[in-house]
Amino acid sequence: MGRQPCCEKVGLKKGPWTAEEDKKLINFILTHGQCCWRAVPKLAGLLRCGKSCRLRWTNYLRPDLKRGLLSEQEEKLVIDLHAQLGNRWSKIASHLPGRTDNEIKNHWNTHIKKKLKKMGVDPVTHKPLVSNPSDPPQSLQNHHQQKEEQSCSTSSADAAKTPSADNFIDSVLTEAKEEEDGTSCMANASLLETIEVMDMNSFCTDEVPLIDPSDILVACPPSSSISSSSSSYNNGGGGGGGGNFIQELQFPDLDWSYGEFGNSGDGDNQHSKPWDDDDFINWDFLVGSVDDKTLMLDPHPVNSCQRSALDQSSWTNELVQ
DNA sequence: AAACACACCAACCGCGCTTCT
DNA sequence: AAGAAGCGCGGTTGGTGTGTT
Repeated sequence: MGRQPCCEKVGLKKGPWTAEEDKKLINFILTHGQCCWRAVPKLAGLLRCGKSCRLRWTNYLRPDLKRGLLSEQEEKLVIDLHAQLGNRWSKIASHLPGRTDNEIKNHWNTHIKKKLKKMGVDPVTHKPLVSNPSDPPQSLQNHHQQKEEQSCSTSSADAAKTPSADNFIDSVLTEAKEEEDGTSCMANASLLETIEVMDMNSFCTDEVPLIDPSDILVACPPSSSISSSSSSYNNGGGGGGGGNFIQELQFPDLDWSYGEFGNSGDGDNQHSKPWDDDDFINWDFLVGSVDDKTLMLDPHPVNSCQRSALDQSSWTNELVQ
C-alpha cells in the first residue's frame, strides 16, 4: 500500500530547532502531556511535523536525559549489548537510563567503532578483525588463551560459556584498560560486576514503575547560558553542565509515567527516578523565558495530565528563582 | 590569521510494525 | 481481511565546532 508522507511538507519548517520552538513544545507537553504526536504541532502552534516534534522531545528535550559522553561503564554495556542485540539501538538504549537510541547510535559510530577496530575487534561481529580468518594475529590468539587461563573470571556463568564474541570483547577491553591505566584484574572484575549490577537494575517497558510526582526534583540552570545561536544552544557545550547552579524544583504532576519517557517511545525506560539533578541543562531558556514572561504555563489544565497537586505560584516562583 | 580536515551530533528520511476502522 | 493512519526504529546527512597545517 502506498504511504503518505508523515505530514504535508508544504509550509513546514525543517532543520535545527530554535529556542522559541522548543519553548512551545515544552510548554505544550508540560501542560497537556504527550498525546497524539501528529496533533502536537498544530496544537502547540509549531510549523513542524509531529514526527519532528517527537524526535526533538525524545532525543533532546525530555527532562530525564543525561547529557555528555557515555561513561566507561555505559560504553562497556553498550558493547556487550550490541554483541547480543546488534544495531537495535532502542533496545540497547533501554538498558541505559537517560540515554537515547540516537545518542548511543552516534556514540557507537563515532567512538566505539573506532575503538574496537583499533583493538582489532570487528565492530559488527565482535570477533577478531583478521585479514585471513584462519590466521588471527598472535596477540588476538593470546587473548583467547589468556582468557581461558584467567583465574579471575567475572562470573561462573562466564566461565561456563564457550569462548564467544562477548568474552572476546571483554578480554580485549580488559587488556586495553590495563594497558591504559595499569588497573588490576581485580579492578576490572569489579568494573564488570558494576556493569552486571547495572544490567540487573535495568528493566524493560513492562516493569516501568509510576512515580509519585512529589518525588520529582528538577535542576534549574542559570539563564545566563542562553545562546542566541540555535546550534550552540542545542549542543550546550557537551552537557557537562549541572554543577553549582542546581536548584531543586518541584515538577508538576503531569501524567507522565516513566513509560512515556521511555526511550524512543517504546516506553522502555527504567529509571528509579525520572530526572537526575543534571537534567534540564538545556532548559535554561525556560527560566529565561519566565523571567521575560514569554513562557506562560497554563494554570488551568484541561485534563488529568496536568499538574494539580502543586501550587501554581510556588512552582512558578521556584522556576523564576 | 586563514584555510582546511576531521569529529561530533541533531535532525531528517524512509521503511516496517501496530492499531484502528 | 484489507486498507489507512500513526508511531517507532535504524540509517544517513548536513551543520557546526575544534584541531591542525
